Amino acid sequence: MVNILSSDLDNLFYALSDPTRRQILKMLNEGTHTIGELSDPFKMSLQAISKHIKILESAKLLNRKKLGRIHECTINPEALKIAEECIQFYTQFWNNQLDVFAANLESKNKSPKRSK
Amino acid sequence: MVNILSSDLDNLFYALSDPTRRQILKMLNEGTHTIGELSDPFKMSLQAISKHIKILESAKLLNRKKLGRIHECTINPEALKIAEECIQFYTQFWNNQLDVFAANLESKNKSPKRSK
DNA sequence: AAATCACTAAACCATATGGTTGACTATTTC
DNA sequence: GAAATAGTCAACCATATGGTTTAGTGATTT
Repeated sequence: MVNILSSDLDNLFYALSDPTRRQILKMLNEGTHTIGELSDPFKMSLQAISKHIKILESAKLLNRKKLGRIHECTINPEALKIAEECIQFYTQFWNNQLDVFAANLESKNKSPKRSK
Repeated sequence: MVNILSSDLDNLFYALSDPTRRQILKMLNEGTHTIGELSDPFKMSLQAISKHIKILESAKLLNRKKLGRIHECTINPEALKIAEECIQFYTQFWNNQLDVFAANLESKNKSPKRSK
């Protein structure tokens, strides 16, 4: 992990914690969409989706390009990569623990320490 | 991704969206800790940390083992793996898009289509 | 048995969230 | 230029969140 603000991670994971927002990301994976297109599959109002999109945008998971009156939305894989790396930081550490554990077991079996 | 409930992902990402909870996970990476130990570095009350730990527990990021009056907490890397896979699902799709794009470019250069 | 320790439970509070509706702005179409 | 379209903004509401404090439970120590 490079130099990522904790508050960036807050926003990132928070944005990912809502099923509507994850669904929007899924749609964006299949290509660019407008706000209207993104709101179509949902029962809730376009205004509600607009809010979700703003949250994704502020988490930098989504980019918006205004073309006249329509807004073209695309996914930003960079932000996803940051979230992934953050998680890997934890699992990697844990894997190291496993290695240390295994190494300890091995060395104990080979030459058990007696004191200190 | 196997068969993960959307609500599980909600809880997972939500649990990861708080800096206190991520800090707790960091501590657990260095080994088992009790609730008291985990609460020590923070300015907030032990009760507040207890709540955070419950959230991590319900997200299955943390396991608790009661030994007498103390609770030993450990990290559960399985849950982290699920979150990681979920994110990879999005980036992977996006990478495929890149591949398709590159392939299109290539085929266009080699033998430009005229119609259909 | 009394006191202490490690922790949970519950009540409370301010603020944030996820949704609604109605009004507004700017672009496009007729 | 009037109407329709694509979207935002703002006010509002019920509920969730993150913290506090006080009280309670069960294990350990003295």
